[in-house]
Amino acid sequence: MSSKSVADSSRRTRRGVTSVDVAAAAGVSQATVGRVFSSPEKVSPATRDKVQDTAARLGYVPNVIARSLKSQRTNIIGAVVPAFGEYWQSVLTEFSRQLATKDRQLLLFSFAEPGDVDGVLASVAQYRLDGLVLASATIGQDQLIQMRESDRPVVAFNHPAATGIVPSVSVDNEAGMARLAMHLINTGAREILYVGGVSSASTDQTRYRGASRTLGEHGVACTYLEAGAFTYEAGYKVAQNIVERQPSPDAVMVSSDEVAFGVHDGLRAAGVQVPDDLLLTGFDGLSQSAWAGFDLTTLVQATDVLVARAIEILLADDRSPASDPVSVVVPGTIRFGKTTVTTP
Amino acid sequence: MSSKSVADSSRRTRRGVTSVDVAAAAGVSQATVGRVFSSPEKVSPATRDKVQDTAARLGYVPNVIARSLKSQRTNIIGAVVPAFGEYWQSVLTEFSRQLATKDRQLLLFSFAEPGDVDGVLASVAQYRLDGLVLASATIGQDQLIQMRESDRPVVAFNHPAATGIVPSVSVDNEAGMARLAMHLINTGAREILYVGGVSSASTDQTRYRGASRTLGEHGVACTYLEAGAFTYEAGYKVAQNIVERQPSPDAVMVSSDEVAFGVHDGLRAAGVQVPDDLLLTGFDGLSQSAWAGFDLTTLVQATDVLVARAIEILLADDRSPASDPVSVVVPGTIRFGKTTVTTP
DNA sequence: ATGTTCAATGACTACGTAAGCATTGAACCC
DNA sequence: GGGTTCAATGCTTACGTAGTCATTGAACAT
Repeated sequence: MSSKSVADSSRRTRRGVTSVDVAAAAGVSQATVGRVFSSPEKVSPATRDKVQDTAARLGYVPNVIARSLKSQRTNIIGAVVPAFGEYWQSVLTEFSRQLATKDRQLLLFSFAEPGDVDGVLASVAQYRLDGLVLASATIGQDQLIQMRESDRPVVAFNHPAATGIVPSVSVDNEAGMARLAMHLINTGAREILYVGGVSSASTDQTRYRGASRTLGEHGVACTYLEAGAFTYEAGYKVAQNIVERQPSPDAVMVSSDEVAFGVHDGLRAAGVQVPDDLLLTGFDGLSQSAWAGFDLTTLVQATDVLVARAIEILLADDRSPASDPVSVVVPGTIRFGKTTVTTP
Repeated sequence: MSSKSVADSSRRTRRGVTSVDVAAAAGVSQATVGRVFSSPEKVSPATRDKVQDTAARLGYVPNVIARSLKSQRTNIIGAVVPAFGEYWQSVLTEFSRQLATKDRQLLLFSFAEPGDVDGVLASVAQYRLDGLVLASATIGQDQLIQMRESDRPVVAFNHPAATGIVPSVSVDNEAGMARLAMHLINTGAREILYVGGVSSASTDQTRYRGASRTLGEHGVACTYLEAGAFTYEAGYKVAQNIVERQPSPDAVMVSSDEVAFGVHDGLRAAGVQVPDDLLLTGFDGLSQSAWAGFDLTTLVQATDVLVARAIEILLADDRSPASDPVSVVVPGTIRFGKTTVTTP
């Protein structure tokens, strides 16, 4: 009358072989099975082998959910990232790649509209993540402050306005744009236009400050023009505006590569030659900026370094709320392309 | 002698307010607190308000980990995706965006080398995910079979070789490439070269078949050339090879847009004019393919539709192992750019 | 031989929630 | 008015693991 052991084991295989099952089959306690998988050095080689064999035979896989509940650690890092944009996609990819080498996974929380961030953060809170990356330059001060209160490690990625509120990692936006500005001045540009993406983004503000301050110090004015989005299309459209401008500018500095690509193509469509009629610079150093079609002069962010530093901060787990939040600033590198000239 | 309630509550706020804490503070049972958050209609409005107020005051946030352990559902979908490539980044973004609207999150498992897939899948198994997307055309048959045995919903995304083994969603790779081939024939191309990315990718094989079959039916030969990777650089490099080829081709069909971009720029660098000297087609319909600099003739995948269908399959939860796995094929659309001509 | 030490293992419980079942009490029916 | 019904709520347990503590027994020292 007893159910066939074969049927039973197949049912077991079908869903949820637990450490208890393995323990029973191997003739040891559940605790020992657990040890084999979490701290094998505490188990004698003989038992270890026996348990591992049994586990493999039954198809046992440790349940991370249960482990997380018990240990209060998930081994998962969350990332709050805008749903669009080449730059964020590349950052995300880099995070995922680097975390994988540290046996951490990346849980994605993307949002399409800045207004969605509140909802996303509420959702984030439910997961007891080991850390959280805030990768958006439009997250508000109040939301950052709220995040600081959380007991989980947080790091703001390339969000200058977050400095001092939560730990942050950024490229040196201001200095980078300042150096691009110097480059333009050195090559003789005197009428310079700045094209921003979204003026509320803190990166946009900081980069513009880098440009306008440096240009101002050299007596060059720098008008700010907002594309309205960090997209190719926005850049393409704003190019028309640039062409019609009087006095016509010598150079256009763009807040981001993706927008700069659009400006580049939009200018060409309008018959403006880069760099003959107009110099053009970008920012970010996206892989496409090096493509022959653009070969854009831009500030290259060492994304891998930025990401590595961000991960360090998250995993350091320095739960020392007393000290000021760390703020890492990584310098960028100018890559000189053919959208500017090197000899004045 | 009792500890100050203030101190106690602050400690509570610091880490881990549970439904039990809320229950005690609100003077109800833990079960009622749980109901307020999972099935509020089962609780009287008065109690509901009381509990919600108390929860807000204490800063209670339901613990998804515990919920998952109990309910056996995580609300998380896993995605196994190559770490590199514009195409996969865009697919990933689309998944994340669509899942967010369904209150699901995306857990990323990226891998850099095809050989890493085994390790990744082992890691995946530990999470009791509600579903898994296999988004890579290089996952092997044995691994797919292994996944089929899993009790969790799985869907292969754009991996033709997975058809019949696990549920899958693909663009119509073969028909799409066939139509591009017809387009080239119609415009008079007679010496056609096919540039693949990685020949072991099942999309690569299927697309090549679409091209070679159609061309063959019209008496046109189609040599296969492997770029070696699905990257811009690989395409750029292979362009040199194309240029030196004898007899020199009229047209080049490329397996993917990203490689096509490289071929495009590589050809231009070598002094070959597209489309005057040579016609060029891509595949995927990446957003960059529409950029003015390329304006590539390509097959546009309706990524949003593909992703939507994949999510449907995952969430349908048709645990009917008897029937054959579904296989959805979504047609693509040719976008005619300036890398080919429309009048023969 | 007896005590000491320590590696190996087992028993037990907590992690935070949800679902099943039991209980209460008010509204309702004849 | 006593029985029936049902909404509202409480009690209890299970989810699968890991850490704490207790127990065992072998190796070793005295």
